[in-house]
Amino acid sequence: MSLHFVVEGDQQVDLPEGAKADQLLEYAGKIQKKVIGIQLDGKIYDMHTPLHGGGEVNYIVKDNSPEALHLLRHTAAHVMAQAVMRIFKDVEFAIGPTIEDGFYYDFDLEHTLTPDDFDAIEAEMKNIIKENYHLERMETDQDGAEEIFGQQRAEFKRELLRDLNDQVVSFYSQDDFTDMCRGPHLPSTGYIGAFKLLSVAGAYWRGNEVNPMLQRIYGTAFFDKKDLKAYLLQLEEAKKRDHKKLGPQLDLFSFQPEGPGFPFWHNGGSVLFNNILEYMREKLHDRDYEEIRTPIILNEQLWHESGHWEHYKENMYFTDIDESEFAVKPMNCPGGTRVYKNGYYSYRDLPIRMAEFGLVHRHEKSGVLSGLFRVRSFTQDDAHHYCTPDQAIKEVIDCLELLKEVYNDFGFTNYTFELSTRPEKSIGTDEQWAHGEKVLREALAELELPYQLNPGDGAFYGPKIDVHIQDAIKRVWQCGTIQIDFSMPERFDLTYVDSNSEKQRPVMLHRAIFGSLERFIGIAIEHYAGKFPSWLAPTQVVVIPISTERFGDYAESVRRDLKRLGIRVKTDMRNESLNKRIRDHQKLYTPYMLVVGEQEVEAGTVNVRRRDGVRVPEALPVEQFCSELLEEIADRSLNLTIGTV
RNA sequence: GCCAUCGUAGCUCAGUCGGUAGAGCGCGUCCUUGGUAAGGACGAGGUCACCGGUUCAAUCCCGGUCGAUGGCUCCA
Repeated sequence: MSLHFVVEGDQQVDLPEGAKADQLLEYAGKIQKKVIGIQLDGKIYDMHTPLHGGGEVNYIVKDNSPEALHLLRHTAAHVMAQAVMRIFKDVEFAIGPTIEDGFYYDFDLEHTLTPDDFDAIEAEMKNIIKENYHLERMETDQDGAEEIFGQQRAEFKRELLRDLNDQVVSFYSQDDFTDMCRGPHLPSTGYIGAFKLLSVAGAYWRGNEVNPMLQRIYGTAFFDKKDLKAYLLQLEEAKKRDHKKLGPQLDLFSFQPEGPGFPFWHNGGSVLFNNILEYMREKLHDRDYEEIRTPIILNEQLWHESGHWEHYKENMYFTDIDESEFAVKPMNCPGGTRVYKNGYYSYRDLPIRMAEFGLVHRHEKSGVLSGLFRVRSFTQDDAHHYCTPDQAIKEVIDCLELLKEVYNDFGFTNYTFELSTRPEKSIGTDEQWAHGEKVLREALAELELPYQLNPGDGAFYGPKIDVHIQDAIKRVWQCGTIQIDFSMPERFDLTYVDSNSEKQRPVMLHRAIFGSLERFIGIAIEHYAGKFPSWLAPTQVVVIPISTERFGDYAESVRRDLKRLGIRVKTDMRNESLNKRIRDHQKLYTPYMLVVGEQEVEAGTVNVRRRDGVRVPEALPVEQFCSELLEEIADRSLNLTIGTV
């Protein structure tokens, strides 16, 4: 039997069964030397793997395609493992896959690895690359694999082997290093052009905390040195945007030892927080929401009723009041339903959209805390829609539209939707779930929003849509969520009366757009790299007199004028040179600096310098500057507009 | 919670192979009043995270606690 291939769309090639991709090399023409593997009907094969079916063939060449980098980094992981083996003899290997931007390998090793070991490991890796070992692939079965393991310590590999059942087991070797591995790999180690080890970390075997902890080394690799350099530079850039750094630097917030995971908002951060709240309240007003506020501490009984005590106790804080037990709320919904239950509703009253900026507390394990991204107390921009089953689609559509609008207003123009359906462990009837999933699906279809399906990933109480936004440096964050809840209306016996005066269950929709205000602000800090649009900037304007002695009074009067109009403005009267004061405010990313000297005092103008270095050529009358800035702020413009032609 | 690393002035970091510490920035005072990214001089600031152990002597060595960072697990 022979295999038939269509190479790069035109060449027809026949090869015997079990042929390898390297036999297709001669048809590659001038890229032949760059070929490191093939895609056969979209699946990646290296040069070492016997092929058992024909199909469409495309060459994978040494470039930065995901397929090429996958081959490269997988082999880089093996090279690293071999280097570790050469240096520390008593090592046992677990797994070493590629990841988004690189690779890792997990080891069980007596010696505790630290970054200080990297030099030695990298040096050994360089040797292995230079020695340019060919990779050999060997296929066998369970017994054959056992034979290869022989007397080696290979408990992890043996465990993986058992899960392979009767499939073919493959091993890859280079020099004296052999690893049970599915592949694919580079033709030889010499193809690795540039690599770097990045960090060490503990990692549970198979990601399960009951399993032993292994030592993991993360690294990355490229074909070309300059690509590695660019990547490392990008890491540096991301570091500069780190909100954990920028936050204290720009005096936005801090964490104190007395409150691990509980953010302290300084004035600057409060300005961000309050502006975002104000913005959101406008949106809520436009869309006919009501706003409620419910207590932070409520009787524990409520949490038994809601099911949180049963499912979420580990993450809750408890306290006593007058010998009764109370809990600090980890979610707003149970409290919110009290407000609903306090009324009596007819179908004519629905839908009811109840928003709440609720401060919730959740006990998070100490090791997971991370700046504003993961905290123990945060404010959800929560809302609950109570509606009839027929109204549900419209409500979901409305939420989706609002989500899009809000993200766009902040400059997050790339977002993706995920639809999660019924998990195995769940409550509610089949009809409820079918209806719920249909509602979400149809709402997405109505707005022509593409989405990814996550079967079985819904909450136990209902299906949901999750929304991910992409920031300025292409990182993705989960923020928004729209969930249908079959649990609460039942548990709390929520009702409305229909046109026949009969009691009915409302559909309850649960939605958040920012998710957590704290986290969203963290994301925004990194997205803007601290350079907030003027409507958000803690200080919008700073007035700098050229000479504090001669023009300080004028600067102060300009400040008062702006302040009266609601502009967040400061003067810099420090006894420092003009250059020095400009530099300092530049570093604080203050949107506008107004430099005033003799000419400005005489003409009643201000000389405008923007933080992006643009200098408005003509000094502007104070009133003109104010009206232009107020317009920019009112528009919530993402860009600085004054001085832009 | 687990693994690893770290904790020295408000900030960024040196340093001490055990004899109680230093720089730059910032801050204060003075000189300088400067036209668009660091003018100059002087000065004040630290129980070297906290608790315990070893030692004649601990910021340094050892143990513990707390906090931070990078991961794992979990999650907004």
